[in-house]
Amino acid sequence: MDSPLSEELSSEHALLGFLAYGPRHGYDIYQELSDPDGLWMVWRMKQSRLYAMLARLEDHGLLTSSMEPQEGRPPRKMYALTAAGRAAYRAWIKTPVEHGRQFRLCLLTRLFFARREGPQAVEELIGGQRAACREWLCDLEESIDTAAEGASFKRLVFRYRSGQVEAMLDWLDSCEDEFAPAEVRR
Amino acid sequence: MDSPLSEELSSEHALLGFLAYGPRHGYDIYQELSDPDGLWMVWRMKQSRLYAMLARLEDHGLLTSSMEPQEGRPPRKMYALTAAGRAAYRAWIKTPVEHGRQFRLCLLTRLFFARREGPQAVEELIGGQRAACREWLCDLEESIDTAAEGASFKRLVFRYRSGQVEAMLDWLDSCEDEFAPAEVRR
DNA sequence: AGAATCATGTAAGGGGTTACATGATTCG
DNA sequence: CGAATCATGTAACCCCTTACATGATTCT
Repeated sequence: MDSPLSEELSSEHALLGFLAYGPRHGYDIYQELSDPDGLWMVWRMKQSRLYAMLARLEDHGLLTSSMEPQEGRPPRKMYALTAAGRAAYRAWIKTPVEHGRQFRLCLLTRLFFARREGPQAVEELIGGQRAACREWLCDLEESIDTAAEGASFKRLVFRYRSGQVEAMLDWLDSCEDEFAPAEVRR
Repeated sequence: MDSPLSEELSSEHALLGFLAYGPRHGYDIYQELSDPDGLWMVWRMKQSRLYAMLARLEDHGLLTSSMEPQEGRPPRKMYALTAAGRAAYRAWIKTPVEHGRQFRLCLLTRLFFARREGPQAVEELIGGQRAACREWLCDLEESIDTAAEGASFKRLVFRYRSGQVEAMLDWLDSCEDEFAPAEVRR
């Protein structure tokens, strides 16, 4: 009941995005989730896992559920965002990820939903993330400079990371261009 | 007893590298592992986890152990590679990782130990990994081309991945240069 | 008639993290 | 005298994966 939602990945919060435009039931969400051109590209799970996550989100007060009986079909458990759930979603969608290793899963998921919220949400997310990435890059370059001569493995690792972060920044730029192609930028 | 070692990460195999030059005990290995300029850069764990992994490797027949009593100190449990362990290590150190997400942890760990084995091992590892990365990149570029016009999220994801893989390739090149600076390359 | 779809889950188990246990010795 | 070092683990817990359970309906 009181187990905290994972701060690190906050992958649960992504599910809130599926409920942002109205109540849905688990099976329905799973249909959309498993679209091979959609979120499935970066986030795969079993159906049972989805049901477990929804139950967990309800435990944490971010969702409410109600059973909706049907004729000749199993009843549907409809989930809807609570006020807390909506607030959590809005905070989640604009928060940049804190570590490079979260980028692939977390940031791409955020972007998936931000695109639905409109260009402004995308802009905000990408802008925030770019700032975070620039900071990582500065820290990394400083680390490379201050690393002892002897610590060659350390330098190797830092160079690897900074290369990855640079690629992230390039990608963020290209994403933004795709969303605001008319506007002339910097 | 018969739980398989994780094929995916094979992080256990990395521990074999610590035993490649003679028997060691867990505490001793942990000292080296927790050097902040060494493997600790990419692979952190609690001491208890290390002991558990060593025990697992022994269960799988890759290590043998013997107790070595000391005066005034707790006895040491010395681990040594078995023939199977040595073979597994030799295979592990030259095998490229299969997915980009394994690169950060698995490949950097392999490189850490390959450097100790000498320039030839490094060359072999990097060469193999570069071939794998090039293949990923080809597949990704083909995926981008064949993706439907409408699947813009899909394209976004593929472009992200190809950017990351390109950065990996650049990094592999720079690593190789560092190891064979004299030789003129292609 | 058999397979797929609709719609929910439970149960078992693996792997990892965190916290705790032990108990002597040496260092400050 | 208290803290850190030496040297090993065990126990509890959490998250995730995999497999299985159910049972009507519609499609082939």
